Amino acid sequence: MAQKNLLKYILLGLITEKPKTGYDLKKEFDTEIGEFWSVKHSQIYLELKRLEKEGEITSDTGFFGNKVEKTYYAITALGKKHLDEWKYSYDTALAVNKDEFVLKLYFIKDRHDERLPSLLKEQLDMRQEKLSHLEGRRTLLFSTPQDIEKQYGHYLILDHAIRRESEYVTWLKEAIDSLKGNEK
Amino acid sequence: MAQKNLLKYILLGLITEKPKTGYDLKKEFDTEIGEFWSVKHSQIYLELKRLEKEGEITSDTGFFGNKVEKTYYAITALGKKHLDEWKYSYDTALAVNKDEFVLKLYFIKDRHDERLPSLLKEQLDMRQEKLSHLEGRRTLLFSTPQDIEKQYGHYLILDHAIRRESEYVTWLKEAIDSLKGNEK
DNA sequence: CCACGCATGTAACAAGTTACATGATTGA
DNA sequence: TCAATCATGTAACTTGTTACATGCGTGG
Repeated sequence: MAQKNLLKYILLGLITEKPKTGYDLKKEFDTEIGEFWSVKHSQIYLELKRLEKEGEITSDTGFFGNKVEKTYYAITALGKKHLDEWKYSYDTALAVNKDEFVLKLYFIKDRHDERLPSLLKEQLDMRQEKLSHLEGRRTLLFSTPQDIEKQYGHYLILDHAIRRESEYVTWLKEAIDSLKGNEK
Repeated sequence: MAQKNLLKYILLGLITEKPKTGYDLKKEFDTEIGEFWSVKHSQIYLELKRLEKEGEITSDTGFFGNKVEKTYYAITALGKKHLDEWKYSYDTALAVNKDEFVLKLYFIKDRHDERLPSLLKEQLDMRQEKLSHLEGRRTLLFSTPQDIEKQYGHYLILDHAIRRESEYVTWLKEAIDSLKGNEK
């Protein structure tokens, strides 16, 4: 996805709350946001330098009570403006949901392929594990209506991730069932 | 997604059935396969040249009864071997489902944001349209059990795409409903 | 003292997009 | 005749991955 540079807006969005280091930002991709975007730390540090050069963020390097030098990045007025423009922009087209597993299935034309059940089963295990993990997070983070109220966007995307994985699990289970007794 | 080069396997998979031109391959991304991978024609032609150089495919250029010169690509034994290895390989990790719309929501912290309903509504319209289109294709392509039997992998991924979009639609509808009467 | 996590970066490369470019055919 | 579709490609660029690199702090 060249050109659109969503990482820019994600980083701006994440430091809006409070200034953060590259490492802080990297860690954010380990939880909810990681369900909908991924990036390597090398790319984050590169992008932060660029954003600073372009005046979207400012940096503050020093030893903040610690022994280790850190660089905190904060959003500027320009950065806020661009973030807002993105947040409220309308998409005209739906992006593609790339999925390697589904593509593999597409090329297994034969319903009676003996390796098909184990491929489905392995994917099911991974998806179920992920689903459990996400449900655990919802319980942890959103146990009261006030929690939901305070972080509504966050709640919505976690809820969406859970539904998405539930759908995946249901689909796989039905596919596995539909093969039972059909093993040629 | 550098390095993994899924396009290679998709192209190999698509020409396994019969030899195809770059243009034929490009068109395949307009239907089901486009739900799970996208690519520009420039990339396809580049990849085809590379695959030929690496002995995965062979090419045949000429005027096949037409006035226009075309190049047909066919898979080699080596290509078949690599395609098979990929088809039956197990994934160890789940790839990230990148989704710009969901990320936007994440950064709209305020449930009472007046621009939130229209953003949700616009997305809902697009997703509903897509869902209708996919359901139309299922009706068209898989009206009988024999159709499903003949192209089982194809059926599975179309079914999955439909369920995925249904989930998206349900999620958006519920989110919109949950905002009703809450407009601060 | 050693492994692991914290913290930051560079370099080489691969993958994918955008724009440019050309020319033929087909149907309205 | 004019637009759309067929058909193929190159060049410049951006995004993202992989690998390499360094050094400190903390807990077992």
